[in-house]
Amino acid sequence: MAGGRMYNQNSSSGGGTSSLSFLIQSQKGSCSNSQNLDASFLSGPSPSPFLGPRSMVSFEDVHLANGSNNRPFFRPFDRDENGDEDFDEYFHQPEKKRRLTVDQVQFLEKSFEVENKLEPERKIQLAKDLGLQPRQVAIWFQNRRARWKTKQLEKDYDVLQNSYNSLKADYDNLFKEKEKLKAEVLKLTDKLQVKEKESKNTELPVVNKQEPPQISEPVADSAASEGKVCKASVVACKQEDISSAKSDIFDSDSPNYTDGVHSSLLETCDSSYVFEPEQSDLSQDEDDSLSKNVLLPPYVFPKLEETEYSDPPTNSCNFGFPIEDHAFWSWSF
DNA sequence: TTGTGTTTTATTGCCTCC
DNA sequence: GGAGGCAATAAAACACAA
Repeated sequence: MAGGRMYNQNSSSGGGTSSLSFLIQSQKGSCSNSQNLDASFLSGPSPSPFLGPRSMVSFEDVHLANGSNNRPFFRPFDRDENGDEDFDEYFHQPEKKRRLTVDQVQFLEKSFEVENKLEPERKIQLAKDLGLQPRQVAIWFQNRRARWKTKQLEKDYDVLQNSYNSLKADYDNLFKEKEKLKAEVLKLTDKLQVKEKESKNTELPVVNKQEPPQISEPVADSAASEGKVCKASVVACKQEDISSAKSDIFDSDSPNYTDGVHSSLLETCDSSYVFEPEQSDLSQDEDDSLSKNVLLPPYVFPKLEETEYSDPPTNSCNFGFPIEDHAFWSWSF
């Protein structure tokens, strides 16, 4: 026994006849439907509403408590059918587990709905009304709470599952959209590179006329040129507010979005702006302009190698979204 | 009828609270 | 230290297919 606790003292095996009090009989009718049950439940505890049609077994304490008017019920056996022999057999065998009647269970359920905890007074009253031991009522409530908890966990699980499914659907949609936009960016990058190659030889003299002679640094090779184009794009995007860039660049409704190509990109990637100024022209101005987030003419952009922005490993030119992309890439379940 | 899975009733041991 | 709650579990009762 746990902690000296003694349970079911009346049901010890062997001749506990004195500890058991059988109220056998059979009362026909009464409380056979839920309406009666409701009325019984709502109308108060006593006298016992349960005058079940079947034979009943009660325990001594219940019997004593109920008196002759209360007819507690248990469902055990039918003496009318089985006769005295069965009765004796039942009477002398160790007490078996007996299920509560439907009416008892319904009454307990109603009570449970009202309050799933059982105060001592309520327990006694319920036991009285149902013709059960208080301990049985307590056990029933305990088991009922366990079942309720299990069901509640299942419900919670379903809610979480739905929430997860919803979030995952959102994530999948966003991921697809991101992939689509990445593909678009790559496509545009290729376009720009081709355009750059074409313009390298043809437009160079014109550009030289516009620029101060000392910064007419020739574009040496295509690889370097491509790098500059991309870097220029990165810087151009850097000049804009991050949030603005995020929502605006790929927004076809945006005023900067023309013909499927963001105008800021086109502007920035224009071949006339690919030339870097001399190192001496950068110095203080570049830091100031960057820190103030002021959009400067591209030809005063700093050397991009010195900036905090770096291309992601998988893409040498992604138009200035490396940081956010990293965040996105790390966003996974 | 029987084997098997599920539900219900009850026990046990541990824990917390007063 | 006792009362009561809870988790884990046993075991009886029940449902049901084969």
